[in-house]
Amino acid sequence: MNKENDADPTTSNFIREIVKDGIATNKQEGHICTRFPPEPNGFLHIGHAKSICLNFGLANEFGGTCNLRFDDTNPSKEEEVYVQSIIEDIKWLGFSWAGEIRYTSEYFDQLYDWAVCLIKKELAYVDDLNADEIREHRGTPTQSGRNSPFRNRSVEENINLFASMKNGEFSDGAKVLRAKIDMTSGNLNMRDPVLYRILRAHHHRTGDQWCIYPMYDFAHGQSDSIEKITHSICTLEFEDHRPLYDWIIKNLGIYHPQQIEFARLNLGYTLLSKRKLLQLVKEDHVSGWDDPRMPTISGMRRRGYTPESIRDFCERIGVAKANSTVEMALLEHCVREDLNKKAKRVMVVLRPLKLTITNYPEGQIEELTAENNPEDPKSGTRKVPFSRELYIEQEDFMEDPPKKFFRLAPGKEVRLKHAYIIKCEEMIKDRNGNITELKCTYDPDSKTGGSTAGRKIKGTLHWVSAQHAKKAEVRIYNHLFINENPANGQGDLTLSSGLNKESLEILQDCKIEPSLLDSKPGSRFQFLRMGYFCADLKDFTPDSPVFNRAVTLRDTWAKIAKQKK
RNA sequence: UGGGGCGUCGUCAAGCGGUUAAGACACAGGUUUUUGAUGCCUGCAUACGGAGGUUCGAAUCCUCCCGCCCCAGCCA
Repeated sequence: MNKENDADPTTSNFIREIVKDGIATNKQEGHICTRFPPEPNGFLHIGHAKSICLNFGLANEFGGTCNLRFDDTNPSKEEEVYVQSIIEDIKWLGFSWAGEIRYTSEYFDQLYDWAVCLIKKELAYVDDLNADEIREHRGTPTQSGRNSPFRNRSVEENINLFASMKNGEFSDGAKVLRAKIDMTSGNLNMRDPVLYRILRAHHHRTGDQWCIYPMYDFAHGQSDSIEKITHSICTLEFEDHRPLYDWIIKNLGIYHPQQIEFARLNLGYTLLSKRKLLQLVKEDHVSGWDDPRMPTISGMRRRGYTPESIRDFCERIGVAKANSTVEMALLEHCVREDLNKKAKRVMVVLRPLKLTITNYPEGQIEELTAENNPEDPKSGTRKVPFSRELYIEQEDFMEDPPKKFFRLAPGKEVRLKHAYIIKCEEMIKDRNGNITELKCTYDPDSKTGGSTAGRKIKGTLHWVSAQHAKKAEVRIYNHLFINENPANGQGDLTLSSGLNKESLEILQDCKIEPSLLDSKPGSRFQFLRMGYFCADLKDFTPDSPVFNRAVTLRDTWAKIAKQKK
């Protein structure tokens, strides 16, 4: 259709259109207010990031506001630590909310009054049926339900009973408050849904003040209404709840926000369900919610992903109503694209192989100039020590190389990055036939600026001077699950069996440039030719440096080599 | 068999009765390169789940069919 401003990198989505239309028709006096309403029962993951970017992004885009509200109506699952982690993650992603943080629990008094209001309108009643009986009375999708025998209690009796529930006169589960709607509705949510339950659990904010708690359906819409939310954006599974959301708001006669549903994110090779992520943590399949293999915001942060790359990803995946699974490759692309522009290049040998340049003077040390980032001229250069004995990557040498192997092999030449062209003259093996050392010669004129510097050599290797190298631990991360769609396979029982046993490889004897000891935890680098890495936020110290691999570089050679096999 | 949704390239996803059916990722080829990285160039849906219909004209409207997802918590 009409080509929009070419400068606009964002593609249209249906929610943005709804918001635009609303503003164009002055529906909410031109103002937009969204909210991000997590339940504090776990850490945020990349799926939440999609929702965060949507809600905060829309508000920013249209000059509106976005609230942060903790949906804390079920004290049995919620904890303060989760509240803190969620706050940290949203901030880290780069968003800020309007005013104070909201809590649904702050509205408990108002919610109680509204429940009484429904009772007075004969639209709610106290039911003595227990959970099993209520389920039985509910019917099935194809069979309508039956009215509870307690459905026609008087207003006065209901008010008294509800007050008694609140006052702790009944045991947990003994009674509930239900909406009086329609037990024959095709929508199960409209068959007299439970509004309040009795629950004696310590609430992380209200303590033991309450022993009855509102259900999600009796709290969310009103909370939106109180906060004058214009667009209440949630995921598809709440579509069935919208008639109830609207029913409650309408019968209370209060401000009516618009609920809009979109498809939640699915990501290849991982799971995005708080329940299952909690299981991974509890069963020690990972080190915690912030394990770098976890699809959590905190895991990705620790892995070395940037907030910019996550926001970019969320913009690129779009927003729609079709269930879909986004390829991990897209997320990795976003990370690489961002880090390519920002990450300082350094040389680190992950799996060292000793290399001696036999014609290089013993004891001589050169400080070679290395660019910090070819993508960013302003990043400058640094000095890298070069000497007679070096380490190179084991995989950069082959005794019997295949065609098009542009690396080191007997008699072959290669360029050492920022340094000289060398030729492999001899290899030394131990008793078992393992290669332990390479003896090479170098071309003294081939250094940058030298007379033979322009010689075309196919391969360029990274290296570290042996006497200057420091030791580091590097953690190599791979997909947490073997299958691209782990959710496809059954339930909890197979959760652990679907785990990728090679999702973590720890390399203890990596050789790093000395300058890397000054790294700040969380700082990110490109280890030349190896990938993007991040100084671990928890475990990195100058005495025992630890780096995490965020993502590999694209590796055309690995593809070719794989095809040859 | 009830209610609510969804089906456009390998994966996401624009498209809103007239477009050569965007774009991105992935993939393939070429090129630059002291990172087999990056960059740059090229290719990649005669076709929109299927069948009918309306129309001068349909991915867009209508009908029927097929497939997939969600709902029977005193979870959110």
